[in-house]
This record gives sequence, structure tokens and C-alpha cells, in this order.
Amino acid sequence: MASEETPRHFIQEIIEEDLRTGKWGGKVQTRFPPEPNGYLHIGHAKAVSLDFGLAERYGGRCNLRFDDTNPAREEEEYVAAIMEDIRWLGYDWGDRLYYASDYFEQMVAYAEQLIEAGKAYVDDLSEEEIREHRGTVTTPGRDSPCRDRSVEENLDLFRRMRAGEFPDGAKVLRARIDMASPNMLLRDPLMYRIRHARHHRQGDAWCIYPMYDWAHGLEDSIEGVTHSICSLEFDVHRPLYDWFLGQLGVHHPQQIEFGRMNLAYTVMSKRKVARLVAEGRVSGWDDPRLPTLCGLRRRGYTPEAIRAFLESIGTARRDATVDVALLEHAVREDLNRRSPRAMAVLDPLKVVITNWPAGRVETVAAENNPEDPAAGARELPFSGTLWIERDDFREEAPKKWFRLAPGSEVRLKHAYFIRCEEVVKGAGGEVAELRCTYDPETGGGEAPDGRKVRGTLHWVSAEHAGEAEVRLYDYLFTRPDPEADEGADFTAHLNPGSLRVLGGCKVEPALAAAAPGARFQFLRHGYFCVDTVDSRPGAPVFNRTVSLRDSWAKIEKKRD
RNA sequence: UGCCCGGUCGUCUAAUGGCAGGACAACGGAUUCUGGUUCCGUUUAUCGAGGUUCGAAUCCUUGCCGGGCAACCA
Repeated sequence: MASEETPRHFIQEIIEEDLRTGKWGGKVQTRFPPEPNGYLHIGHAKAVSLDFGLAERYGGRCNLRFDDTNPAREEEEYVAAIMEDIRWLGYDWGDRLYYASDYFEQMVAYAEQLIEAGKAYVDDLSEEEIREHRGTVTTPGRDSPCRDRSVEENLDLFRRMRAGEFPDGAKVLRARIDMASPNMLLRDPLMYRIRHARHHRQGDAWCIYPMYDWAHGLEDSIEGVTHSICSLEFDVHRPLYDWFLGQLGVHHPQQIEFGRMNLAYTVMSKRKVARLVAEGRVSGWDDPRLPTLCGLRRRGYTPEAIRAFLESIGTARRDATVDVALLEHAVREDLNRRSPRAMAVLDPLKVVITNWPAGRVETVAAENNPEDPAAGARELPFSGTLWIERDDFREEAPKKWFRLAPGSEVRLKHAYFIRCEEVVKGAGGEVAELRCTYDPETGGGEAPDGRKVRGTLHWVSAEHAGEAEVRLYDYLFTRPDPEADEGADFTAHLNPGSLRVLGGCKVEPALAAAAPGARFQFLRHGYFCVDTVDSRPGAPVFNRTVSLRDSWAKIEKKRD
């Protein structure tokens, strides 16, 4: 039983009603039917979580079915990637892995049944002519001259289509419905087209391939699906789904449409993502800036965070453009609980502690996760030469500045208070080094005399620091709706600052050996994970999953 | 333009004829060895017009706005 306090969405209401009335004999059978022609993105994840999640919630089953009815666009490569992503999200199809192409023989039998009933016919018209006969949204279509062929002739022609007697495009099989229907899809839709093409699974076994509207309902019916969930764009197709299944008199699932999810500051369509990849605007399908599941995974997102996010945005019968802040909130909430803390200095500034005994190295204890006492503690080396964040020092402290400035005192996390005594400048006038004194009484982070400091800085001991590359990601686009601009291509709104690569970052010793994929919270920065592609032993690359909320940045921003 | 689907805080989503609620965001405050977390508080919405009703976000009519449909794609 899922959480009581979250209200049920409309699909859950439908299923619960069906369960109450015994419409499907108490069964819930769904399916996730991707076409293997691209990688899954977070929009697909919504469908995945609906199909698998609903089955899970109501004690039903969800099939994974590849909708591989178009040999021209589909490839084996995508099949494996899609399965990996679904598993990563935490869903399991058990032994119910199906392919639409395995049903081709059965579909042909159903087609012949329709032909025999006088409900389907072979049309000789060219693609061009069919389009022209179809009419427009405001004018009815006209019947094809082939529409009244005899059953015998249709059957013969269809069999010869299948036997490969005709070239591509010579003939099609069409349903005989209504050329004047206000729903364009009902104007004698195509059921089969001729394609002498090699299929990624069926090889050369077929030269006729079924169209979506004809095939999809049959696939659902054959598998005993009860609730066939799809996105809103298929709403217009439902009368056709129902017509085919009704004519055949076979098991007839209910198609239910939900609103697609879009995310602000990115693009979601497979075609556009594919273009970004092909044009080299991103490093690949798994570029951490992309909304693809492999991209989010490489970025450091957890499947739990994605599922929680999907849960939080709900499901309704209208398309939505979700604020990325909701996604970021979900991943921060998850990572805050589970990621070990670590100190990393991204833009290092040297600090020399002038009253530190020469050569002395101390060890300080650092808790691994204040949210999780069970995570324990680690030991960190502390010495007289340290790196701190360049951003944590200002020569002229603005109002409300809690960090280091000439003469000011701060705490070094887990260690001592230090006071900035002197600023050493380089030849160009830039701040090259800070000379500070520490208070030996403040070990452990508290002053015995009770004096307070407002700021606490992270640091790394210079002689013990590891080196790392850090990649900071920002939104891929500069506007929330890159596709909405009709005057320009969406690529015109690509964010030139979406990736910042920082070299020479100083990290605490253990981080140098962190395993690929490992996640950390870099104190006062954000959540990072070890890149699984470009990290090398001893030379880790860290991807920033998401920054910490930063109320100081807000204060500074308001000032301008 | 014809048909279909939709329109509730900035965003997402509830309220199924009976107090417009939640989450995120924003803002203010408390706590804090992360300007993080946590806690408390505040601001903000029913697309317009008419009707039905004791009572309308909800039902009806109409207008406006958004989306979908004229691939041998899914």
C-alpha cells in the first residue's frame, strides 16, 4: 500500500475502480513499449514509472516490449541501453521481455480476418495519391478506386505483398473505415506497407511491416494487457485502437493517456537530443548535461531521486513543463541523507600558518555525515600550509561577510580558528598567499574563552592534498523554453557556460582513490560523483551533480 | 479554418456541487563547527462573460488561450 496522504491521480482511480468492479478479473497488466531507436530520457522515465509503478502498486505485472515495427529506424544498440536504464531505475520485467516483431505472423492472420470481413483492402495508389485522396482537416477525403475490390482479390494481393512480389511502395493494405471522418486517422488508415529492408531481429523474413495503429493494439491484446498507458498525443488514436480490436472481437485493453512531462532549460525530443549528439554540441548520449537517463546517471543522480521526483510532480491529463528546481530538490534531499562529506578546494589559495611548529602534522577527526551518525568519522591531516577556497577571502569585506578578510578570524572545519595577519601579493598584484596565525586553544573547533566566529571554511593540507579535475555543469540552454523561439533554431539558445572544467583542484587524501561512480558532498559546494568515463587511478574527475543551496550567493546577487 | 484534448499560486499538483490545500520556488526569522541540513512564519492561484443552484474551480452555454490531428514514424 502506497502512502495514504498522497492523493490518487486519475489513472490510479481508474484502476481502483476496475479492481472494485472486477472488470479485468482483478488483474492489472501493463507494458512499457519503447521503440528501440534512441536512448531513454527522464520523460520516458515518467512512462516507465507509471507502467511499472502502477503494476507494482496494484499487485500486477508490467511487460517490457520493444515496439520494433520499423526496420529503417531501429537498432540492437538501443535495446541493450534501454534495458540497462530501466533496470537502473529499479524496475524488473521478470521473464516478460517481448518484441512486437515476434507477433508479425499472428498480426497477418488478423489482417486476413479483417480482409475476409470486408474491412480491409489493398490499395494501389501511390503515396502521393493517397495523401491527396485523404483530404484535409476541413475537407473530407475521397474513396480510393481500389476500395471496393473483392475479398478474394484483396486476399490474393495481400498474400503476394507478403511474398515479395511487389516493390516498396507499390501497394498498401488499408482498413476500410470512413474517408469522410472528422478524425483524419479514421480515413482508411494504412495497416501494412512494403519495405524490403533487413530487420534487426527478423532479418529478411519480412518485406511487409505493420503500422503503429494496427500493430500496437494487437500487441497489447496478445499480451493480455489491461491498461495501456500512453501519452496524450495518442488520444486521437484511441478510436482507431478501439475500432481494430472491436472488429476483431479479441481481448480489448483500455488505452489511457497522460500528459507528457517537459523540463525547463533543456530539450526532450529524441530528434533534438540526437542532433546535439551528432553535431558534437555535447560529448555523447551520456553527456551529464543531457536529460537522458544515462546522462543523469553519469551526472550523479540516483534512481531513488528520480523516482521521488516523478512521484512529486504527479500525473494529469495535461502536458507540463516542470521547473528544474523540483528535480534538484529531489536529488539534494536524497544525497543529503546518503552521501559522505569530503573537503575539496576547487580554486585554491595558499594559507601559511606562521605560528605553526615547523614540520608538524596533526590529525583531526571529521564526521562523515552529520545526517547519519552510523557513517562514522575519518581522520584528516592538518599542517602549517593549507589550501582554502579563493572565494573565501576578500581584501575588502562586504557587509555580512563571515569569511576571511585581513584581520578577521574564521574556523577551519574540524580544526582550528585562524586569523588573517598578512596578504602576500604576486607580481601582478593578485593575492598569492595568506599568512595567518592559529589559536592552539581552539582545537576541535571551539574557543575555551567562548568567543564565536561566524564563518567556517573547508580546507586541505597542502602537502597531503590529492589533485583532481572538477566539472561544473549549468543548464544546457539559457532559456527555459529553447524550442519556443520561432525566430531561431533551438541551438541558438545553447548555454556557452553549461560546462566549466576546473583543473588543479585540491582534494582531501582519500578522494584521490575514490571509485568511479562514488558520490560525495563536497562541503559548502555541492554533490559530486567520480566520473565513470574519464577518471584514471590517482587522477579522478568529479562531476557536480547539483550545488548546495547558497544563501550567500543570493545576498550578493541582490546587491547588484 | 474542421475535429479532439486541456486551462487552479511563478512551477507541478489536489479539492469529484459544500472552508481553494500540498510540494517546489520566493521572502522573513530561529538553530547550526557546511551561509548546507532542520524548524517556524509570510506572500502568491480557480482564463473571461453569462446561466443552473441555497451554494460552482467543479454542471451548462459562449468567448479567449494552449496543445494534438492532413508520415507508407512511433
